[in-house]
Amino acid sequence: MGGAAPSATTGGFALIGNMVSHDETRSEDAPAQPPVRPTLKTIARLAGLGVTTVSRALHDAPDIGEETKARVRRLAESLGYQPNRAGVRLRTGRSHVIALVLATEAEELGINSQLIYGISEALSSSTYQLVVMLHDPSADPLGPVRNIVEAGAADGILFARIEPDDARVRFLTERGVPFATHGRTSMGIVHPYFDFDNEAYAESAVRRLASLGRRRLALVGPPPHLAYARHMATGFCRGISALGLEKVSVEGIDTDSPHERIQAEVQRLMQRADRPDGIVSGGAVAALSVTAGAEAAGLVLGSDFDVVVKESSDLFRKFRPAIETAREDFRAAGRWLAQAIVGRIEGTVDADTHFLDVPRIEVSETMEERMAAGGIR
Amino acid sequence: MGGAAPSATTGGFALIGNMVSHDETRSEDAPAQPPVRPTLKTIARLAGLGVTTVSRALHDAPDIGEETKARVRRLAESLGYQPNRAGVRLRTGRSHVIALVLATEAEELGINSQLIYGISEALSSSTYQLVVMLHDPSADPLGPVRNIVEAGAADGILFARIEPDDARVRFLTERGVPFATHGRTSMGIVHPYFDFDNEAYAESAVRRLASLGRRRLALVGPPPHLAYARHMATGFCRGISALGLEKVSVEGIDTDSPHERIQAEVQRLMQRADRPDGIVSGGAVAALSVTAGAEAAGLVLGSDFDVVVKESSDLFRKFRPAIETAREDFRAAGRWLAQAIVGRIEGTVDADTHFLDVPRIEVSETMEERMAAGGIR
DNA sequence: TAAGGCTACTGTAACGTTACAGGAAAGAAT
DNA sequence: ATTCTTTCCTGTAACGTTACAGTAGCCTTA
Repeated sequence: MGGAAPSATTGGFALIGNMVSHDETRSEDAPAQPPVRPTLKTIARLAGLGVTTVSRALHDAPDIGEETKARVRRLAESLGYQPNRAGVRLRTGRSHVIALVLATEAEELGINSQLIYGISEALSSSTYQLVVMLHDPSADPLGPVRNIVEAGAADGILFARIEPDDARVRFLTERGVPFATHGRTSMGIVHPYFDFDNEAYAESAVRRLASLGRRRLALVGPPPHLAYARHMATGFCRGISALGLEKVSVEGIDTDSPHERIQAEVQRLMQRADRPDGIVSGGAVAALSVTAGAEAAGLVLGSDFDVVVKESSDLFRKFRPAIETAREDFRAAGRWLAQAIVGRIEGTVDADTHFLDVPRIEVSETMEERMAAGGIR
Repeated sequence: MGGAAPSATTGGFALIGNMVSHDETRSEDAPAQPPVRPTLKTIARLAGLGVTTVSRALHDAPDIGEETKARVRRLAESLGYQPNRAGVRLRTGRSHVIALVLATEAEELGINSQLIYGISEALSSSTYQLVVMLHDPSADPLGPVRNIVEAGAADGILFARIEPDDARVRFLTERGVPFATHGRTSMGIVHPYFDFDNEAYAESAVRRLASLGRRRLALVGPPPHLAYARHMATGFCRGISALGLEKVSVEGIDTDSPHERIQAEVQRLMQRADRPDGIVSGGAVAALSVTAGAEAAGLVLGSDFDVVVKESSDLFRKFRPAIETAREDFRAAGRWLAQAIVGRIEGTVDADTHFLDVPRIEVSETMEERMAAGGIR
């Protein structure tokens, strides 16, 4: 592990001295009595049965008597028996682990927490555990995915930030390892995925801006190497042509660009004669930078221009109600993905399961008021 | 697993039909050739050595010849040998798992992602894996912590949202299970922790507001059951009395309260004759609600009142530069905690290791400009 | 009465690893 | 020539689980 580690004595940071003089706070009665965990053997001994019988009883096998099963179950319950994961894993080769591989790149305001909450929530009633790993996509494109497969570290893998032609999807399909993704490729490989319909989002965002009287629109989309960048661009262009609007191109920035870059580019754009009067943003953080840029150009949100954004928290409602939002629920996505991957592992879900989340632009209160008060500008 | 699961055929959601007609995209050549993972036995056979020797060679045991070690290592390397976690775990009783227990409560803008990134980052070069579990604190206060211990699911446990008298800290100390926390109790039990100095934060926030000419201050602190609520209150009061300022009490809300509640309470407060002119917020999301409430009362940020906030992202710099911030780095906290818990497990770090993160209020550009332009109002 | 077929249970082996108790070979000391 | 040391390696057993091949006892069926 790199970086400064807590040292054995006081640590390399600005550490504070001992607060208590004793080494252990309470250690007078028992030095260490690790309460031995019950195993199948424990139960077998107590029930006067063979270990195999106990195992099969707990698995509700058909060749064990009903009364015996009940007795074994009661005993296991009262002892607080929990199967030893290592034993099961060693014997069956199944780890009961789901790996979530996260990119280390700039993150959109806690979407990964939400994803993790959803996955954990769905897994909490199962025997599966969630392990989280970091992936630096600038290094090996396969990254931890290859490692997980080669080390047999998980029964199934989840990941996001899918590319149109994704090396991980190809690799895992070849290896026959169960996986599910947030986002979809354009490779034609069948696998479970959850995706937000970014094409529909962008198109309805355009329609929304048009209904506000906006005619010249720009898109700040996701990084172009990601699959959903295309979807969003497609929807955006479709909306533009369907409504006969004008498209203003934005160059060199995406929703992952640093604040300063986005702000500067938008400011430059907004100072042009043919400046856009409506902007569709692919992400919440970028929308802030966009707004800051437009305001730096002397324009007023809701009067000189409008912004529609896709967000996962309800942050904008709190402080920028004039920005219209489409909500993407990452917690629900996490739940779905967890169930899909477990289903794939256990063979109860088809490979072609997928879910396309339909976006709905939420009209903000302020906007409602605006329209009630004065109609569309 | 509760909730709607992806069904075996097409799923219970708004699913879309098959995109590809074939069952598997490529399965013409080999039906399934799971490339058998090498074990110690594989290496032993190839090297003409005993399994024990290979194991000891890879562990760099002193009683193995240097040349043999080198040979074994080369062989292991070339085969891509990775020790089987289940075998190791079964034999040694060590899971090489660190559990992170997260509360399901309202989260401050992705701090848990940052924590997870930090932990994963630090663990990525070790043999430890991070598993994440959810904890509903309204249910069993011990929650998954007890489960982890009873199931032997992890070698060490990390958690946050510490209470002054924390049942989990007591339980784990009694059981002798290694753990480390983000936040500290007031129980006098010695254990590793990382904490942000919220007392110092609140005091310097007060000083900052005073230097802006603010005289009547209010605190919107964390939920009172959490340990750091006391720290923050202490620092706040200390600052107030040291500078001879006035304290305006805020009733019934904390940083976890819903937006509407905070906004309404702050609005009410700001309409009183003895309204505060400076507010210290314990969290970024709450600060938005606070500002919204004050603005709803017709007041102007930076002119009628100022806000100082503790945040973990640099969100405020992007859209509310007039709000002063102290940065709390959760990713660094995660790194520290990971190293501390591994150190505890392996016995290389003392139980009293801890780190108190010193807060620094970052003076925003706008504020600098404000002061350069007109001095303190 | 014997053969066949159930029902309900059991022992053995193996998954991959490491602790432990050895032990052979070679050199050093007596 | 014998004993002791040191060096380097090995076999066995065990962790907890489950697949598999059995088996004892009993009840049918011919």
